[in-house]
Parts: sequence; C-alpha cells; structure tokens
Amino acid sequence: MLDIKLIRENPELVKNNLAKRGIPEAIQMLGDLIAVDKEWRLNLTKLNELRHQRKQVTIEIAKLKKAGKEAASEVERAQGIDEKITLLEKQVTEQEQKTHDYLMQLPNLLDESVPLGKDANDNVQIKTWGTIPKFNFPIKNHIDLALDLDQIDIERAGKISGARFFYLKNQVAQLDMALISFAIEELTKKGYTPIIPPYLMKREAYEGVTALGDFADVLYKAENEDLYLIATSEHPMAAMFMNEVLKEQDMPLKLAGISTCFRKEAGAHGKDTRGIFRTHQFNKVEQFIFCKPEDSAKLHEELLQNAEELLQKLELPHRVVNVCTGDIGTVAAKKYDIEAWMPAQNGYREVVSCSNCTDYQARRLGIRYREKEGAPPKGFVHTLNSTAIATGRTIVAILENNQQQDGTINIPKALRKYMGNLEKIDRKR
RNA sequence: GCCGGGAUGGCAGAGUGGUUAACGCGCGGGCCUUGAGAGCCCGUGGACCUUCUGGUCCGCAUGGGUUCGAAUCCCAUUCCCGGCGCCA
Repeated sequence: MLDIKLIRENPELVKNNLAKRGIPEAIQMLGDLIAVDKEWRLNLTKLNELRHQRKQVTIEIAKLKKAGKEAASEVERAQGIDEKITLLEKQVTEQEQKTHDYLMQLPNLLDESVPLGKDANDNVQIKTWGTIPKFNFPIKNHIDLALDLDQIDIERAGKISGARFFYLKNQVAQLDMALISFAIEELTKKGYTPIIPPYLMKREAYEGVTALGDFADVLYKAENEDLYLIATSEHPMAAMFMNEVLKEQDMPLKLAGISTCFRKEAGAHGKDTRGIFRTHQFNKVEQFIFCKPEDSAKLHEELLQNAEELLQKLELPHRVVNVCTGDIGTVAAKKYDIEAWMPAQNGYREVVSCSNCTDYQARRLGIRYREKEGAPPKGFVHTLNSTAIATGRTIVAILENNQQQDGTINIPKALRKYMGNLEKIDRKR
C-alpha cells in the first residue's frame, strides 16, 4: 500500500512512477483515488461539525436531567442531528472503503534501478556463473531421467489429485529433504532463524501480504473456512508481526521459512505441463527480512548473494537478472531472479525470486518499528524476501545438469552428507 | 466441541450509562548540575481542518444493536486463560 500522504502531497511523482509499469488502469485509479480522497476530507469535516453539535446538545440534556428538569425539546433536537449524521456517515464510510480499495490495488513504487521493459524478455542479465555443461551423449529431460530411475510417479498422482501433482520416490524423495536441510543449515550459520509457519492463513492477513488478484489465480481456499493454503512461507512470515511495533534493536530480523507451497497456477495453462517444474505443490526454504528503511537496499543484495551461494555450492550454472518494469509484480519495488541452466530446455529458467518490497507490505500489515521500549513508532519497516531453495525446480536442475551417459545422476557434493553420503542416484526399475 | 473467566495507550492498571481514558512505569523535551543521577515542570494513540494559533472528531479486541448519550447494557465474531471432552 502506498502512503496516502505522499499521494496527496506529491501526486505527480507517484503518477510518473506508476506510469513506468505500463498499466493505464493504475493511472486511472490514482486519479479516482485523489478525487475520492478530496471529497472524503470535505465530508469528514462536515461530519465532525455535526457530531460536535450533537455532543453539545447531549451535554445540555445531561445537565437538565441532573437538575431534574424537562429535556424533551433538546432530545428532539439531538434526534434531528442524529439523522443527518447517519446519512453523512454512510457516505463517508463508502468513500473510505473506496479509498482503501484503490490503495490496496495500486502497486508499489519502483526503484530507479528497475529497467524499463514489457515482459520477461526485457529483464536485464546482470551476471552469469558457472559453465554450461557439454554432453557427448544424447541428454534426457528430468522427467525421463526420474522415471527411468524409479524416482517419480506422475501418473498415479494424476489419478488421485490431478495434473501438476507428483509422487517423489526413493533417492529423489531424500534429495528433496536434503535440499531443505542444506539450505537451513547454511542460513542458520548466517544468523537466520528457522521458521515452520502455519500453512493456512485467514483472508485478512493474506490481504496484507499479496495482491488481491492472487486470491483467484493462485490460492487454494479451504471450503467453508476463512482459510487459504499458503503459496509460499513468505506470506505467513510477513504477516507474523501484523499490527505490531518492532524494536529497532531487534532488526534486521532474519528468518528462514520452511514450508510446502500450494499454487493453483491458474494462468499457466499449457506451460511446463510435463514433469515437476511447475506444480501445485512443492517445498521451499524462503529467506525473509524485516529491517529499517535505510537498510533494505543493502540487505536485498545480501539475500541475492545468499541464494546465489547456495546454487554455487550445488554447482548449478545460473545467471542473475534484474526484473524489468513489465514483469516485476505488484508488491516489489525491485526484484532479482536467479535462473538456473536447464540442459533439456537449453536455457535458463527461474529458480529464485528475490524482492525488496520496501514499506509496501508493512503498511498494508501495519508493521512499524520504534527506537526503544516506550518511544513512539518511527515508521513502517521494510520487508524483503527471497527464495533460498525451491526443491522442485532445483531437483530438475540437479537431475538434468548432473546426468551421466548411463542414465544415473551424480549428487552434488554439498548434499551428500544429508543423504548418508550417497553419491549417485542410480536405482533402476 | 462444551462450561467458566478475560481483552482498555509502549507496559502495568482504574473507570461498570452523563462532557475529561485516573494514578504509575517507560519514552521525549526543558529546568537544575562540571557531567551523570535524583528532583521538579511540560509532553507522550489516530484522523481531519487550520489564519501556524489552535479547533473538531474518532479511539477501550472486531462487527452490529439499544439510547438524546456506551469503555460501561444487549447480540454475533476473533483471540487469550482455566476446566471438561475428543485426538496424532
């Protein structure tokens, strides 16, 4: 959510920034918002005057009654004012609702360093790491590799749950857990607190962390309950301190969330249909930071570096892109993606998303900070999030990059200690 | 799930239908002091208007209701505590 005061005081700045996203509806909304807000303030002043009048009459009545006198005409006057108040209150409430709706829909302001662009094709490559593997044999994709080694069962998952679900089996099931353990151990060393959050969240909390459009396209809802399955542990971590005031000395607060993630993938028909690259359910370790505004840019780089380091320890070739204005999403002010090399697709694909959400989520959620106990709140915190390891896509990358001519797969050295020193995935049917 | 108790500022905690959220702690500023502390004084939720001096309204878990008037009475919801039940 943007600061309404900033919008009032500096509408041009906000407008020009929003214009970079290339969403005409947002500019329209901003105009409507400014108009409604102006009307609302006028009405509020009128309403306050009426309430003041009523209060005066009420005081009169109290005095008269205390003195044991008749107050019928005063009561009648108060009732008359009440009617006007009820009418105006309705208008004011409607205007407040509208203002709130607009504010909840307007996206975050973009950082200056975000490149202009239309879609993912315009993302700017910042760096590459590792060498793309050369194979002197015909390579397989991750699905065939896994099927041939009896590591995955997609057909039966389809039977019981539908498309985009899977059973992981054997060493790949272990690999999934190893990746989690590996990420958590590495992040814990860096001072991140491991968190296993609730996997279901109430709507009110969820509205604070994400765009409203995501509810239909992304989130699964529990029937007859005000509960949504989380799409990432970013969400329960961000909402953790909803309506609280954090202490400056406790920041930056660094968390490492561990959870299964559930996504409808409603807008992705026909994309990545085979295998486990894009699924309704996967496991992920997520980095999350609450910090002071002045620290967020620096910490954003730290999150990126942590994520990259994990991929480097897994020896996975990858590149980092600066996500452009057309592809960045509603809540981020700046976003990096890390894309790992996927041999069977002969290209880089997203495995990490690393965002600085500045004060956008914090304002929606009401998360502020104070200098010390007893001092008044100083302002809203900044929030940042970044994938550490998403197991599904990382497994795809490991299987494809580490495949051998005989169809077996070498397990990255960094993961072996989490798998009983296993070196290869080689189980045949 | 059932029965009972509860939710008031950053914290602790009064107020139980009639203008005012008491007292305290903490925090900020000032006086005093060589400095710190103590002591004393002022301030310390949010919004809107404003002639920059102030003014008004809202705020006692949330949403409704009763009333001229609600922190206070009624209803619903959420969460917390205790007891019972169920349960991996």
